[in-house]
Amino acid sequence: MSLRYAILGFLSDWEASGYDIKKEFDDVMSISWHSHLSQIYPELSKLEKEELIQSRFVEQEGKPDKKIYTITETGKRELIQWLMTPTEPPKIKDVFLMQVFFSDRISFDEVLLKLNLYKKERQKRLEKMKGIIQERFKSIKERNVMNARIIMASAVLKRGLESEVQYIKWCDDTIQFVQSCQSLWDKKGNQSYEELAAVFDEYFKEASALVQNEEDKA
Amino acid sequence: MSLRYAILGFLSDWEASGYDIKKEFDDVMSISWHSHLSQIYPELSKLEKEELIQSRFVEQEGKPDKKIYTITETGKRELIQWLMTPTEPPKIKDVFLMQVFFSDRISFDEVLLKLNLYKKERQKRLEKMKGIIQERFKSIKERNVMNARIIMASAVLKRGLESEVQYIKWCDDTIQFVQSCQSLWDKKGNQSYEELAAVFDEYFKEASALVQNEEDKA
DNA sequence: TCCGTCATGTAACCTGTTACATGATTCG
DNA sequence: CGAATCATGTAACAGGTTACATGACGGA
Repeated sequence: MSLRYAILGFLSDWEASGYDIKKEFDDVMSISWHSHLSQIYPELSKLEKEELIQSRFVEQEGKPDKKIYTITETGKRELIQWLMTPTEPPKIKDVFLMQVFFSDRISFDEVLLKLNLYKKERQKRLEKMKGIIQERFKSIKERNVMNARIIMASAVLKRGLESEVQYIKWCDDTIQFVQSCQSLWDKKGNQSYEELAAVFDEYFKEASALVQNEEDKA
Repeated sequence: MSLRYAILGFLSDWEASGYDIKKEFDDVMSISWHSHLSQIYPELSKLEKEELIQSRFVEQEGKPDKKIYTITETGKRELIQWLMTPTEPPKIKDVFLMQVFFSDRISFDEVLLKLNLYKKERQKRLEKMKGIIQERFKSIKERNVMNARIIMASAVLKRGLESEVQYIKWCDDTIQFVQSCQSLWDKKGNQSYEELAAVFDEYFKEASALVQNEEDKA
């Protein structure tokens, strides 16, 4: 149900082909949404049938012809309607976190390897994101324009940037934490809580402070 | 493909019925995974057919009978195999962020309302999460046990806690940011970048510092 | 010559959600 | 007396991924 609004939202600002929309999904929009061409094309047809968008063919030289879509007044109304309906936070599905959850079943070295590898993947994505953001900012400064869309897009970009940085920080902290708990993998079976209480407290220190800050404000 | 491993992972530590698994998905596991009963039951049947798990009926008094599942050796091997395969960060799908992205189409007041409402939803979830974590910790301290599973589950819980707190903080910062940019909704159309450069820099100050820290370490 | 980009689509498959169906017990 | 909890499932539908199909152009 959200893909249609991603398309309508995008077309509320620029006219575009399915291929163009896909590129945007892989670029700036990638922080909030993505989709495959095989899903975008049928959705565009559906939206046109419902008269929320219109299309026209554009012939090109040296390139295949393209089908350019524009949003209709009905489409704009539908988009605004949706923008004003509240959203609930999405239920989490994080495969990596799930693997971490069950990582008592694999060796100590394997766990550390896993955390380090994933951290690298996140760093790669952070780099890509930084590239996207820098390009955007450069273009804004060069054209010296500012409008509400740029503001809101920037807010989304900031969120994307932060969440990558913070996930990486969690990886670092957790690598440290696991390293302090090696004994639990060596001698299989249980130890007492007290033996590791200090390590535990250290790991949760920052999180507790964050929660406390949150409570002080309220 | 991940649901099966969520089930295997859970059964690698405790035997349980489909109903029990669902409860865990709604509780501690909710930070990394969730599922509906209508998906869990067929998956359990499939896993049993593949001989990764086994079942037995348990009659209960005053309650319906239940079907208790236990993991097999083949199941354990399959789980470990999966735990050792690397995961890529999931592609983002955040409906709320998408709505924020297109919020130049709705009024200034509507945007602020939206951000505040969503912040409240996130706060609700944070409260629920804090409840889960506190209960867990109480039980750990009381039983005075510590093992690798507890360590890894704690790492996941920490991640869940942090990401909620940080999302809430982003809401706060963004509410402030948008408030400083009201003029962009009042006089429709474009302004120059320079007029709002200071506001922009302020909003991104912290994020830039985070990125810088990240780079200093590397 | 082969790969990447531009450009549009269909088909099969897998995953996930909502609705339906049943039925006992316990708590407010 | 009705709602929530315990307990297990099926069916229909919606959403998303992978594979397949076609074809021109430009650069390595």
